[in-house]
Amino acid sequence: MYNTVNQLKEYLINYNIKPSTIRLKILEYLLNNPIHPTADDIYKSLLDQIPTISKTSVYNTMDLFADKGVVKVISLDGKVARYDINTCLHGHFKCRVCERVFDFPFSSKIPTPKELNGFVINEIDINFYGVCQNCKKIKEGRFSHR
Amino acid sequence: MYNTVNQLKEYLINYNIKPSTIRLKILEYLLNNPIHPTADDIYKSLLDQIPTISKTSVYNTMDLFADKGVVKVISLDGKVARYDINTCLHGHFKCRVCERVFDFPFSSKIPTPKELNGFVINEIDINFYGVCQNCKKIKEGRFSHR
DNA sequence: TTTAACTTTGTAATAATTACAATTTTAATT
DNA sequence: AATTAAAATTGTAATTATTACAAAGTTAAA
Repeated sequence: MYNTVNQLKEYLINYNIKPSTIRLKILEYLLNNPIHPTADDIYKSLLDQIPTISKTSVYNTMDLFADKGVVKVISLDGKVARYDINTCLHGHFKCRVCERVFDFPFSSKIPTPKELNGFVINEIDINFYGVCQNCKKIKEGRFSHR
Repeated sequence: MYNTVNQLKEYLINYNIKPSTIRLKILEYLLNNPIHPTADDIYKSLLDQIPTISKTSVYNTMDLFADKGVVKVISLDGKVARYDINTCLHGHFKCRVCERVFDFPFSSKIPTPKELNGFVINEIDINFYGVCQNCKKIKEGRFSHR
């Protein structure tokens, strides 16, 4: 847990971002809630602590964070943008039942397909969709007593 | 090229879809323009031939096509939905300069990460982002004379 | 303590998509 | 061919995420 303000400040400074109240609060939220939140999730969660916060500020901050590399923007199913504080290469699994997003690692030595020879690859997104273990169990349970 | 109406009709019937004028025209467009078009692309392209076509009809048709498996819905960069008539497993590369989308194959024997043991995987999206060969060349040319 | 730069906010605009009712078309049945 | 029910198509309005932008507030340096 990153609880001290100084730790959070340093985190931002390392990314060349001036620490402001909102930025620190959003960063704290992201670090303590690595659930790939949407802008709306972040906005709603901070409303208690910062009653004057606006959604535009959340978007501004997230754009800045994305530009500076603090977060990676992910989009699953083409829906709302989600923000991932874990910017290392990893895959995402989205459960189509509970809508939760899970991380999983994958070998970073993906061979470049020869079809992309001469292309510059800046970013790789690997997204799986299906039913998570938990929802699968619940579903099975629902019908097992027939 | 799938030009005969009968070929197109059969194509839809194989997917359990009643062939209507719009559906045939959209299918024809998709088959002859495998450029991962958006709903708007489709709409604009058919306006000449079917001046009464509505965007809602395009969305309806594409939803039906997606449900029945005629197309796969892809979304790159979390932007507009695009429709891919090639439903076999393959990856997408989106050029951040010209915005074009390229296909590439990848080994279908992706090992399931152990983190997803017990999960049901229904769908896999592999998306790369960067600069395509063509745009790279253009960019290099622009500065090479300095 | 003034000033300039930056941050935050609020409102309005945009764009993709969906909801839904009304109309049109199609196909089956008399 | 006329009737009718089902299906397809259309148009309009609503919704939602996001962006644009100007106004207000804050911060930090001079």
